[in-house]
Amino acid sequence: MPELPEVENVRLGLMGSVVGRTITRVSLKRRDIVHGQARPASLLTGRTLTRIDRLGKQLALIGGDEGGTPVGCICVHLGMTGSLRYTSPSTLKAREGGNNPAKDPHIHIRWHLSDGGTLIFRDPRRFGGLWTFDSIDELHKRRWSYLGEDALTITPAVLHSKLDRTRRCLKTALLDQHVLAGLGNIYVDELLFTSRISPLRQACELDRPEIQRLVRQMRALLSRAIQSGGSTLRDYVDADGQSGRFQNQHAVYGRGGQLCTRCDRVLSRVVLAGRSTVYCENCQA
DNA sequence: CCTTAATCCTGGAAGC
DNA sequence: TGCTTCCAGGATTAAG
Repeated sequence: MPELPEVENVRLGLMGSVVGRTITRVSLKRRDIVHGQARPASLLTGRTLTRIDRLGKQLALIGGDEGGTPVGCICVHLGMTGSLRYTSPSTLKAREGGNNPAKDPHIHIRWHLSDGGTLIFRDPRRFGGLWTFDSIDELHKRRWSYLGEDALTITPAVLHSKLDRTRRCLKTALLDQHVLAGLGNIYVDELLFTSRISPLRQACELDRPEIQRLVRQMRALLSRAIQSGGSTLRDYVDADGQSGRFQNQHAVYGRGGQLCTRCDRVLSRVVLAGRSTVYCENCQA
């Protein structure tokens, strides 16, 4: 499930492959994945992709006119199984006649680009979607302003002020994108393990040193995960179709019942906010 | 206002 | 082998 590190890798890939290209034609297969206007122009037909932004787990494809002025914007949320993939003209040509993924029922939209390549949004489980806006300002005003600060750049002071006013347990609060944007089930469990704090702690009772540790570890963890291409559990691939490698470095996620890498005791598994949660009772207090 | 629970959806794994 | 059941989970919405 794409969380911040995976989405950042998709962004980096798109920066190298689709930015600077102009969208010549859009083929929308499933109308209901688009929220807001779904006209060809709203889906950036005729626009040049000038920038790809990210806040938490969400991306923004920003279109510009011939002068480069930003004039349209599509917010993409990958949900659990969504992917954005660029295919080069040479790869498209090589596929001709062979087993073509053009019939893939999970590809919901395909953008045709000026270089002859394509960008597709594929999402089998359809928890993801597209939100169209007239401008990046509109996206910020109507959607991104409701999110907390990005997990890579949030400061201890801001995180403290957010955690301070909720009585929920720490894990549940950290999963809330209104508190901070970018963490999902994998990285919250990994973060709490490296920070040596229990997921069951009440969010508002964390002290200043603990918050500082949390933020320091969060930046380090997310940076390492980005460097490793993110985590692939089943579906995740980046814009070039490559899987991540960080799943091999998970210390707790998906390891309930196995031994703690730090103290060799059995890792506990509980369910919090309906999410499977793995932690070490000995190492995390 | 705060918190929790139900809902959406498909495919892979486990059980019989 | 083939069927059923369960599970994974982010964000939105409704309900408590």
